[in-house]
Amino acid sequence: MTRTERLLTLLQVLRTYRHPVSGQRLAERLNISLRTLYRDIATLQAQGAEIEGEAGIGYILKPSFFLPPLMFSQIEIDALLLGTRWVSQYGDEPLSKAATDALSKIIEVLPINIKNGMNTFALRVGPPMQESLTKENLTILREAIRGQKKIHLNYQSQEGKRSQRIVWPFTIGYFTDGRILVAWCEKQRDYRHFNTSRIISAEILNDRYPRSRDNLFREWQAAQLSKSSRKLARKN
Amino acid sequence: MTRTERLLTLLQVLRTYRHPVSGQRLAERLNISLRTLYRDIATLQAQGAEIEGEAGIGYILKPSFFLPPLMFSQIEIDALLLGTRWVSQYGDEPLSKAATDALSKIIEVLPINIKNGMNTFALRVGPPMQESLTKENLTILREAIRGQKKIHLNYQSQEGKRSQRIVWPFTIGYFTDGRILVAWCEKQRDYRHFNTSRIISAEILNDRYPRSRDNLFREWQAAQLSKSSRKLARKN
DNA sequence: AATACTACTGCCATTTTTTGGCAGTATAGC
DNA sequence: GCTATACTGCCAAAAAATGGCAGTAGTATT
Repeated sequence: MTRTERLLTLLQVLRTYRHPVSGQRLAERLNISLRTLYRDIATLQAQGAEIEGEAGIGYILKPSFFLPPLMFSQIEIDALLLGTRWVSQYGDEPLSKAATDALSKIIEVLPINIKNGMNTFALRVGPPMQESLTKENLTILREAIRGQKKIHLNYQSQEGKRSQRIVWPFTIGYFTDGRILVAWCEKQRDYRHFNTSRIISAEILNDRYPRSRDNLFREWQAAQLSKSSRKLARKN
Repeated sequence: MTRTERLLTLLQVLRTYRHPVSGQRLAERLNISLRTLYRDIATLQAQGAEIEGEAGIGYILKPSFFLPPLMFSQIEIDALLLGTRWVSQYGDEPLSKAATDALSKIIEVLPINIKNGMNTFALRVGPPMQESLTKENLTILREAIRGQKKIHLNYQSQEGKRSQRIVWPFTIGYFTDGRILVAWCEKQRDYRHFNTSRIISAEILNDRYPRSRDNLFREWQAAQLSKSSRKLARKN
């Protein structure tokens, strides 16, 4: 294994630990000496990896991702850039900022002749959409989804009726003119879509919901599909 | 310079050549022996770089991009993925395919715990938009833009009037419900927007247009800005 | 057909980089 | 104070990378 390859492996290994892990253990898993491991860690940190090491504790990696070298064709780069620009225009604030950051990271390393191929753009039409919540709220939803936590939702329906419920959020849908939170509703015992602009408040509960997010997502998707096929059947 | 660094440099150098370049020259530019250069080329090819070497000719790199290792935070990855999904839904066919390809390249290398954070999606609302042209046509436009070539445009206006003109294309705008080609029109001596669904045919001419694409882009952008500020002024 | 130029490979001695071990310092938690 | 751990400097040993050379083969030019 080349040193370069091993460095990427080290990150992968680090990522599998949720709690601090000692350099000794890491060195054993990689079949290298402790001395070499310390050197490797230093190299990764120099390259921008957010590895935290504390004497007496061990190492822990901040949740971030080290994208290994990848080949993209010109048009694939175009697609990545256009997509990221779209998110920076239409995403909620924290996501939009993240898109801008990612974009500048990529553009920074683009050679000039590829940069010249950047011939697409996504423009916002009309005013930015309004969130009823403070700008942090979609972040709350994202956090809940990531941690598979239940949330207590205070919601106002399209007809203006207010309701309180506990739901299991698992995905957010982005559209040009709005965003929806998709979740399993404990009250209705079914999947429900919530327009994020009508969410009055959301509070993360300590309870993890009992099913996996992926699982819910797939079941919901399947249900959507069968719904639209029933619609088609009625039409014919 | 580490070997790893040098490999990236080699790609950068290769990219600066439009015509085949001999290994000898490359070796000189990198201050390495010819023997080592051959080894480096082999390594890059093994990693997926599309470098073509022919005896008696030299090396030429297919227009593609080698993204060096980059750190992204969780939310930045979310933004990249959501954007790419959006393009795969709303882009024209070749671009959409490129987005899908780029997406799978990225997902392939994502570690499981980051993959789990993929909690966003972009859904198409309504049927895919229609291109009047064959699916290759946006590719033609992209090619022309990339090469800064004039094109002969056969266009039908919103009111149904047909026209023929020579334009200097420099960017394509993507919207949820349509795409526009932005170009300088030789006939009108001004910038014009063309809805791609009403382009009847487009033909790349051999003439390069005399100004740089970036230049046109910036001038057009500035004009757009002053236009919208005039609009605002009239409103007030 | 001859020539020049080039890609590409195998071999091997030399050079450079990487590695592992050891000794030592510093800090956190108990 | 004790233990576990991060982290550094030094150096010899091991491994990887390098450069030179000789040779094969393909392409373009004359």
